[in-house]
Amino acid sequence: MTNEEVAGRFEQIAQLLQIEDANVFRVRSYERAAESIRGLGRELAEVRKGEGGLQAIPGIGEAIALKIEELLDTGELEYLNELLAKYPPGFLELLKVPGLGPKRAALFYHELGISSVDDLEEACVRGEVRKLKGMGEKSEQKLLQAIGSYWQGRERALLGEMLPQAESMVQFLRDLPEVIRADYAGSVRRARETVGDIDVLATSEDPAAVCSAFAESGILDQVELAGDTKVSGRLAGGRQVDLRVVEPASYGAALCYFTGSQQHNIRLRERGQDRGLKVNEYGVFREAEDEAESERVAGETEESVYEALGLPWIAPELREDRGEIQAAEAGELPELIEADDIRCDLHLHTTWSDGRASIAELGEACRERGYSHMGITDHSATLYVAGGIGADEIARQREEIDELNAGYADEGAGFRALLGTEADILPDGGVDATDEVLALVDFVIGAIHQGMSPDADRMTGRVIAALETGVIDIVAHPTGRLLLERAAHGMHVSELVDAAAELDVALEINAAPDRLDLSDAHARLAQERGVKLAINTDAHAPQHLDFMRYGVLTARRGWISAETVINTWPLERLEEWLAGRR
DNA sequence: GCCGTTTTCGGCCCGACTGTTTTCAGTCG
Repeated sequence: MTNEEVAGRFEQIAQLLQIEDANVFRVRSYERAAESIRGLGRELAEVRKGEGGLQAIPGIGEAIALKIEELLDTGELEYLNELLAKYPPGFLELLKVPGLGPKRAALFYHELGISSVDDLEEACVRGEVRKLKGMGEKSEQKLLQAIGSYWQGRERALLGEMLPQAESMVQFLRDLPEVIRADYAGSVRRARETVGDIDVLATSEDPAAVCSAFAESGILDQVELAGDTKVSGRLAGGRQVDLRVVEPASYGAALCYFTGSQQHNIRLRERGQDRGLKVNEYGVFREAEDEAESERVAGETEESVYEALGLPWIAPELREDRGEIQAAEAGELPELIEADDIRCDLHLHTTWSDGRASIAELGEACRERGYSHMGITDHSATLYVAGGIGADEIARQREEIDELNAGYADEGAGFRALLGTEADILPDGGVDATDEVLALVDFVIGAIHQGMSPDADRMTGRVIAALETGVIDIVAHPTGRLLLERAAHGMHVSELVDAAAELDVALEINAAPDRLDLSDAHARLAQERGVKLAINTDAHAPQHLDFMRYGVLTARRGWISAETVINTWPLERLEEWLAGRR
């Protein structure tokens, strides 16, 4: 059972407990445990065997540890089964309707026998819902609208789709004369791999003017609420957007608050409490006996908020309650990699296989992005569906690249192309690269495209066998996941990481927005164990080079520093490392 | 259910909005 699956079970328990009106702190414990497991990086089975066992994980105590063990051993959890048995299958689906929470879901079930979104829609249309206590005609209409957005689509969207939209909203706001500052917040700012909605924040002396300009801009397909300090609505496609405008003295506190994560905010507020300070979205306040005399000690900037709590500013990508506050307190926050640190992209496809641009065109595109080198890696021969190429064609590529490099040298471009190959890791653990090919290329990326299986033991063994041939320098998209589409194929990432550490192989953070593979948590584990990382876009066209930012953001979420990432090294150092591996 | 340089028991973040209320419950972030 994967960590993700275990986390999902605990989330279900949290939801069911809420429906049963259990103690809110008990609910929070399960939610926190789920988050903690998601951010773990290592498999639970491994942690269980390690020092301190499962209870070494923050937020996991005796009771939840026992439940994890039961899940790992049997694949089932009696406690959850009992909770689930009280409701019809699919009942929890109701909680995905925006604005509908556990209390009302329980009410609808007990009073009207509603057990699915379909049931609920029908009951609303028939006017049965308005008869319930605490409900009225208006809430019924609102529910119908909410069910509409539920049907409209997926719960979450890729960061790669949402970040550019958030940026253009912020640009629109910054261009307004009334706006002093504007930023996007929420999970977009924390750069989570998928996001549910977009939060935007601005500060102005005339908030109402900002709100009405935004509401009327046409950015939103549908405006649901347009007040003097808040606008919310939906993009075409149904994605929720919220704008809030606050006064300048509160801007930093509001940015912090709206950026989250919720768990991070809770930690900050607890920390404030310990110091006699109250933290909210308006600022940090010294608590006084008389409410009116409480004094604002911080709030204009995020830095001031953290400083008031005795902490340095913490990068948004780290704000997940994964130990960042303890690290900040100890002065041990990592120096995170930045976009400007990247000097090359080492996973690029051209028209030689399934890419849409020539080697020269990609070279131009890389130079435009300020890179000093690039690595061309077309698919290997056995991947015929993607136009894979063998030794003959790679030899011609070699000539093309040598010629290109001669040209770069002549014009003093300070740029060079390397030739690699994306060699398939075959079902038997072999690598699809002949000696002839190896003599032609500068480096090898190993990747699985065929024979994917959920069998983690087999898949892990296969990749490690491939690494032991000594041929592979970088492992591409190690788990094979496609976000919102396909789960990872089987892979014990922790074992792969250990093998990569021992054999000095780099693991890739594939920067394609639907991959981000390794994930943030896995990348963090790899760095902790001394493994080098590569951040590559896997570009099949020049504009895909811009995916690099998502790879860098994912790395930052994994606490990665520039030193760990081979794409930040000067070409000479990269070549030295590659030569050392031959 | 978790957690502890004041505690192994008694705490546990904070506020806004909405729709239904005569003072509040539910939901959200």
